[in-house]
Amino acid sequence: MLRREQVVEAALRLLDEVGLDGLTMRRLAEKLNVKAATLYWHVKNKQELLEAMAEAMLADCGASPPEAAPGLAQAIELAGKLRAALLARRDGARVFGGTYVAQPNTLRVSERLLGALREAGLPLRAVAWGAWTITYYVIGFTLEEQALRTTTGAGPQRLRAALDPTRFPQLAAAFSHLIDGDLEARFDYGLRLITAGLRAELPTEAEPVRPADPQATGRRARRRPAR
Amino acid sequence: MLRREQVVEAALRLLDEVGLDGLTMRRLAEKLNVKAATLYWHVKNKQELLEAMAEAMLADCGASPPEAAPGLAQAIELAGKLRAALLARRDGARVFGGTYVAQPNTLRVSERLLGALREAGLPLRAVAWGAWTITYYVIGFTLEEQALRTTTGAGPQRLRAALDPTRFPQLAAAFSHLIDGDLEARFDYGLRLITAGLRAELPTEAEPVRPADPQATGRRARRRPAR
DNA sequence: AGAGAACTCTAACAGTGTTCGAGTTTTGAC
DNA sequence: GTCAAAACTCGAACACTGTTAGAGTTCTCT
Repeated sequence: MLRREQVVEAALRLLDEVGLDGLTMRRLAEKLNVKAATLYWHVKNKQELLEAMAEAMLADCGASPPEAAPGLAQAIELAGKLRAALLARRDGARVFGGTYVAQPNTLRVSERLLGALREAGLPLRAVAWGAWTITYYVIGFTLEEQALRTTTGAGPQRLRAALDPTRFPQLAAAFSHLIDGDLEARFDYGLRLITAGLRAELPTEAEPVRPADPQATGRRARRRPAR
Repeated sequence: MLRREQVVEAALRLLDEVGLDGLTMRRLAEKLNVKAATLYWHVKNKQELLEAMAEAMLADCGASPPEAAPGLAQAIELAGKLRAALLARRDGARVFGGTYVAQPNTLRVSERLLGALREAGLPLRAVAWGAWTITYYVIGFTLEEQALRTTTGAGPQRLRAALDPTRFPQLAAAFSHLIDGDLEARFDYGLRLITAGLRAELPTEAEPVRPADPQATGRRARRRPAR
């Protein structure tokens, strides 16, 4: 007897083995000692399976609240966790980017990110739009990172080959920095650009906007504090 | 007689009609009054075709240099042009994001972006990494934007449906801002967060780094105004 | 024991990207 | 103008893909 949960787990394991392009219903069925048609009892179709996989990938991501930290450090930590979760599985970013998920794990990550930005004291629009910006950046970055990772060297090599310094002087000049290794550092750099931009959105002390209430995450009444 | 160029053009037109998932070699062949096998004379395989399409989409994007503009305005303009080029074709972002292109049009866009950042006076590492950040953001944003566009309302509706305010208070509170309309404005907002962060990377007057070479596109010295 | 739900299977459908080898057309040198 | 080589097109097939209908089995509960 098979449970939907097992199907999703097996699909994630298979994903690691064969990648998104190799992930077929028949192969997945084989892994479960079952025929392909059986899967359609547990899952509406492949798209739904992919969404379930995307959702499952974020299980640990927003599980525990970020450590208490001042300002935007929490948001940075969350973005790092999201990237890590996508990187943890082969083609994880492609799976995630190809689906639109509105399920608990995914929502909780957004919830936590919004909470972090709000706690940092940002006005509500900056919270919402800033969260979008961070999310898009993480997805775009991780997408490219995994594309590079699977075809090792293909990116830089093809780039270098195509690089005529007279036609593309800027590319040639920046080349060493463009490819210089540590993806971790590059990710962080971009993230910090965004958060630096967000810091400028903080209300000044002169004209204070009511800050997010400090306790817990959400809660109430941010009208002026009793006075 | 068929030319490779015509194949790519027809593929782009077909993409607009049927979307990326509907783009099949047989359908494309039909449009060209030809059988599918013929296409493989002009194109190695479908992946190569997609790369050629991605490259063609950027034809007008970096064609003319950005208007002379102070500081980071050029970079912002370029990012907008890139987004526009991807939005111009159905599923454009998915096509572009799914390929790794190192061909003239694509390289020229990067070249122009790097040039803009350098002209703004940024040190070389900030030029390179900043360009990556902007690129990833544009791709991630446009990807999501087109996903929303094709399944109208599906995103916000599903989100709203899943929104239990007691479990996801931050999402509920920010909801109206999260979905509020103008994607143009949201795009710009994120872009400006990044460029604001980049401005902080400008060398201070105290310890100046040699500015980008002035000739060519360059123009100069945005350090204090002559004084 | 028996009814109904839960689950699995076989077989097939319509469609996919891609290749092979044989045909046709065009081109350029003599 | 001839004729070989190159450029191009095609029919037929291969090995897959996601998905469904319907029949068959196994389990659960009264």
